[in-house]
Amino acid sequence: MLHHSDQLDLMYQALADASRRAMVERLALGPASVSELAEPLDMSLSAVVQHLQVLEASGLVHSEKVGRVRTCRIEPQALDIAERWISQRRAIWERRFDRLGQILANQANEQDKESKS
Amino acid sequence: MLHHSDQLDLMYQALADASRRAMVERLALGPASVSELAEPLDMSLSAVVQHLQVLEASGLVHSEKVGRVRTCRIEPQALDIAERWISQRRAIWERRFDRLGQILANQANEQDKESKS
DNA sequence: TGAATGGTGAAGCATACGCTTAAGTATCCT
DNA sequence: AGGATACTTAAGCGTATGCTTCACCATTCA
Repeated sequence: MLHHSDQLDLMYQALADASRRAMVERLALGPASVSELAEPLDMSLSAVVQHLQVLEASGLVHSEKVGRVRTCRIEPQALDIAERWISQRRAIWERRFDRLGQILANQANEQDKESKS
Repeated sequence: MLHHSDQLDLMYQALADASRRAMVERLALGPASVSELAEPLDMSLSAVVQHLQVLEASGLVHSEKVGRVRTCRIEPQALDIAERWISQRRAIWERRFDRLGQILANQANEQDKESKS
């Protein structure tokens, strides 16, 4: 079984490469074969297959071979997991920031009262 | 100057490590010193500093030294950039999915008409 | 002043990554 | 059958990553 943290490792690692992101961008437009994915990339087909393996291991992409062509498609729920971690951190940070704002506002209020007394 | 794509490389690379994510999670709660960041992590202080450098290079974290303690804090706008790439891919994928739904609905409609003629 | 604290910098090392080339397999087409 | 297409697999290679240890500073405090 895969730990949630390992899952994130694989996913962010997969996204940390411009070629792989290009492949995901292409697949966001619709399914594609391996050679179609390779076409815009300046590297051997072998290298593309290796990138594809990284994407598949991360769960971001799934592929299936029929006849001699392998068709790849994105797994959009996997993107959710990657996105969720980020948005949760941001939410925590913003909540903290709001609290901080309140504290500062209260302090200003207190000082205001004091100056009037 | 830093290309947008390199920026994403650095950011996702930075997030692709559980220790570094732990550091970001800690910093989401508020600023911390290097040793505070190191405390829950099972590695040398030196290693933590190296992780910190990766986080700083990515723009996710900023730090500043006063006296002999370095205080670190997250840079929440940097998280936005990472999040945006993902949500944009998802948006494109979903738009495509909607179109596909329409096409299938239209086809079903056509077939329906034919079967009645 | 001298010890403790908090961090810095460099070197070294094992493993992982991103790529290449080269040789092979399975499928499709004529 | 024979050739073209679409991968697949394995080996190799240079560089990057994630640590460690050890030798340093600076600051702070007794």
